[in-house]
Amino acid sequence: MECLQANGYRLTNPRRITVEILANSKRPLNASEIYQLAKEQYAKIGLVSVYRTIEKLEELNLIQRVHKPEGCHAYIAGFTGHQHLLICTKCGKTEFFEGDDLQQLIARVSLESNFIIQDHWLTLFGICSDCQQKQSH
Amino acid sequence: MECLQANGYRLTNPRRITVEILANSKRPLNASEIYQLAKEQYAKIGLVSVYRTIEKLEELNLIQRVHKPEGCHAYIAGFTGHQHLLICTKCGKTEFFEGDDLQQLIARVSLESNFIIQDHWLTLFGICSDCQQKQSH
DNA sequence: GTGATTGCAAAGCGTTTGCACCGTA
DNA sequence: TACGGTGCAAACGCTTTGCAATCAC
Repeated sequence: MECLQANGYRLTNPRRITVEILANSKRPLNASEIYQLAKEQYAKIGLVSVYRTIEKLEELNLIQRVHKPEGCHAYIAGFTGHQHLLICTKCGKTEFFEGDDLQQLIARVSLESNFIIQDHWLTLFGICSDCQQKQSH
Repeated sequence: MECLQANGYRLTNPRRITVEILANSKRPLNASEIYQLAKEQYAKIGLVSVYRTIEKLEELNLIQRVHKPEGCHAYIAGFTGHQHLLICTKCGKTEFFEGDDLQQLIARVSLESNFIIQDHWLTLFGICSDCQQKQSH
C-alpha cells in the first residue's frame, strides 16, 4: 500500500500513519477518528494532513467513502471496483462482497424505465457474527 | 401530502411551500435549493424553516435522503419502504423501482459472511431517456 | 388567546485555504 | 538544495440553536 504512495507522492510520517490506520481498520473511519488514533503514534500530526491524505488516497482509489443512514463521512480501505458493501449496524465492521447476481434485475429495470444503467451501489446492513454472539449473552 | 402534515403539525406557508417544491421535483433537492425556489413564491421564508420542515418530513418518512458520489444532502419525496433508487447522472432525475430479485443474493452473502442481513440499499445510476435523446443531437 | 412556528442573528461544526517552516528525495 | 508536505490559524459553508415576534388553531 505504501508502494502505491510512491506514485509520485513523498512518504512522510503523517501519510504513513494515516494509511496504516485505514488499512488496519475493519470499520469505516472519518477524518477526526483517524486523527485521534494517529495522535497516539505521532503526537504532532495535524488534522489537516489527515484530510489531505484522505483526498489523495481517494483519488488513487485506495479508499472509498462509505454511505450510511447516520452519515457518509467515513472511509474504508480497499477497492473492488464495485460498491458492494456489507456493514454491521452494531459495530460498524464492513466487508466487501462480490457477485453479478444483479444483472437480471438491472436488465429488467433498464427495460421498464428506459434508462441506460451504467453503475450501481449495493449496501447490505446487518449484524456480524461477533455481535450476534454478544447479543445472546 | 398536506393531510399528513395534519399529523399534529400546523399548516403554515413555509411548510406548505417546502412540501410542494419537494413533491413536484423529479430530482433530489438540498435545503439551499429548496430555499431558493421557495423564495420565488414566498419572499420572506427563512432557510431555517426549510431545514426544520425537512427534518419533520424525514421523521414522517415522507421524504428520504439521496446518497450520490457527489454528496448526500439532497432529499426526494416519496417513500416506498425500500431504498431502491434509479438516478440519472446527467439531470439528476430520480425514480423508485420495485423488485425482490435480491433475495437470492442476500441469502448467499448471508451464508458466506455469517451476517444476519436486515436491510439493503440499492441505487442504480444511468442516463434517463430524455438525456439520451439530448445526447444524440 | 396561547402555544406552536417563524425569521433573524449568532453559535457550532466539519472542512478547506493561506502561509511560513520543515523534511524528503 | 529544492520543492513537496506540514501544522497552525483563519476562513468558509452548511446546519443548528436562542430568542423575541408572529400566526395558526
